[in-house]
Amino acid sequence: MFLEQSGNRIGFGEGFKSMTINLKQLSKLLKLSPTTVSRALADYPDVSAKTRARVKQMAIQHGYQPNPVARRLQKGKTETIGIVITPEQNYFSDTFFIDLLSGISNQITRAGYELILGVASDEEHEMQSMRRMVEGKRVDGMILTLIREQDPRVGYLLDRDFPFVLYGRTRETRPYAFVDMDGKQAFEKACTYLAGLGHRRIALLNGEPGFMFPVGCREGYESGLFLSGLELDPDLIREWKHKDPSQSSYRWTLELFKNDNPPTAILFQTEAVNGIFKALDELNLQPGKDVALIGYDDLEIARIHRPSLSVLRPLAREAGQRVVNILLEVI
Amino acid sequence: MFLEQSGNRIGFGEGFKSMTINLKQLSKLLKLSPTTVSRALADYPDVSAKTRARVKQMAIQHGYQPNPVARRLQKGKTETIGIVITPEQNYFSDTFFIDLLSGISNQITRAGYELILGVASDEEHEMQSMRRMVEGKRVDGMILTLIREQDPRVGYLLDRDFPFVLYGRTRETRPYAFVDMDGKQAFEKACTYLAGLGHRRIALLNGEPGFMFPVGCREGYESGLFLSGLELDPDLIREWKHKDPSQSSYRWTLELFKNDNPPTAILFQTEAVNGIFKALDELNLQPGKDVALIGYDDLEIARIHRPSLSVLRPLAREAGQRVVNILLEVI
DNA sequence: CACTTTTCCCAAAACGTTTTGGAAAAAGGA
DNA sequence: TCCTTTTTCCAAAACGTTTTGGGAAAAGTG
Repeated sequence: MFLEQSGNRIGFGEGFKSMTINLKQLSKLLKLSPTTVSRALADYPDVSAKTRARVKQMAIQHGYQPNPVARRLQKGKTETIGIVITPEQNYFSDTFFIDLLSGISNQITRAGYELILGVASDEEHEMQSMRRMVEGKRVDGMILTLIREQDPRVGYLLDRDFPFVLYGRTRETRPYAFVDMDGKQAFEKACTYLAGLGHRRIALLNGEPGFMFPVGCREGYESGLFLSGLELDPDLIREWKHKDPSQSSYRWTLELFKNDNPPTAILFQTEAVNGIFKALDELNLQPGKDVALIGYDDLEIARIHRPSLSVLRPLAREAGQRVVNILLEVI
Repeated sequence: MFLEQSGNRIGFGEGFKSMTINLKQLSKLLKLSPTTVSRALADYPDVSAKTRARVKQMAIQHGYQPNPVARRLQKGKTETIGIVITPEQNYFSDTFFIDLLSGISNQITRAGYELILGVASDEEHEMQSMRRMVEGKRVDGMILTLIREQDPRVGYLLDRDFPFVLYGRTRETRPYAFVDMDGKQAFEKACTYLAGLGHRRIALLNGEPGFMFPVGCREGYESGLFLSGLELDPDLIREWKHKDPSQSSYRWTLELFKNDNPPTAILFQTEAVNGIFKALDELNLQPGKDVALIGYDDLEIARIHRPSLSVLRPLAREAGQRVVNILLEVI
């Protein structure tokens, strides 16, 4: 199954050791005290412009970089941020999450911080991994994603006054920092847009509540209907299951069209896309023609195979950056 | 687009400060020296069983955990491993990569290490992110994925004798540590299996060389043909482009069936699955019936929508664990 | 010139561990 | 009893920074 090799490494003995320079060594080279060198590099005003220049030049020349571990110890900060992800969800089924992660990572690097990652297979390990980071003093702050409506992680962090930011929202009365996609606005917009095209039967294939996002989507949907003077028909709202979005959305789509007065348009989130298309295919309905479709998320699949699908693209990278900015602000 | 809140946090003033205990404080509590406490916790033989027990009990009671930053400084190790991933590739288009990451993360945690993550948008940033980790003394070792046939990262790390492991392989004469999927064995097996079913025209829709994996796949394919007494027909081998696997595999599949003597089976990797199915659909060929299909990788999509597809499932999590074990060995 | 202020530098302490090199106390052996 | 060995502990140094609290020299000021 695997090929592997642990690589018989050839030692270089000594002589290759100190590729890397020390503050003390650098200061000796400059005939200055470590203090002055440190302060010169940090642009303190109490070191003359001349020596500051000399120090910086020498630092560059020798490729000096302060040892982050030592700095962290002295500063009492880890300069590190933690995130725990879980494969359980199809977070990785499209490019959205990796883009979010990309935005987070880049912004963190820009701030001179580090991002440490945990992968947890279920809720319990999720909590466990987070506690290790928090209680083990391994991070200055946490980023939480895939927030549930009732989420013990948030209470845990609030209780010990530990800095964190949510990507998403939860039910919690105390104030906390978050960034969230405005699902309400997006679905409201999509809904009025469809109504503007003349659609009168607009269905919503929503995620189950339990996460907050679908709640907003539904609000937007209802508000969109209202703004367009359409009535809400409960028969046009269905919820796919988190356990198996494809299957459940497939079945619900079939169901929707058993209706005497079937929908002419469907609003949904990413996860349902495959199920919907499969169902429409079976029903011999042409997406984009017989039924208008608007999905939420940046689907790679959509771009290639589903030209008939409109997508609302969240700005994943930007969201990631905002998450980090807010967290740093909190810290 | 976004909703956000930076969370007006309520300060607790003082009094909430020291949730966390120190080695010195703990030793004071025990009326022992920090030395002894440290050694007791580390199970040194020169501390009596009785005091060791006493120390451990008190440590647990007060939830003492040694500050990792201080430990790292003293030990001269970061206890941290770095990985740089890139969204450019469809690494995240199925569950494989997240499973790999999961295996890596868990094994790293088990070893008491940390995993720090970089996300790079292209090769240049990939290198840059890695250099930051290596030259900034932020990690003890690197894990590299998505290895190219010519990969500057490997030379870079070998040159400075820095510990690393590849998930994949590259062209490099010096020895290095790696874990790789045995594409050769998999494709050989798949090929002889198909031949055993009576197939005589077996096509290979391979990745372009440039990465090592397709090279092994091709070897396995050729060897499988040979073992089954079949002749190699260059017309049955096509390569999809990394830039756009779906499109290129779609076109090549159509091409394959323009052949006077079209294939009755196709071997391929994950990335080509959508293109192939689209093409077969257009040609009105039924997958699994008119054409046998064997793909390599653990496709979520395959499980749900493509019952007609056989898949060779790599053990992603286990691979991740092996990667870490080997790296730790190297370190 | 005598005084104050500003400029420029540095020694020492601190961050929280682990490791080194003993030393005191207890136990064993004659 | 006296000497040796073993057991059990600890003070001090070290890891590489940054911060604190000056202090000496240079520059202003009267």
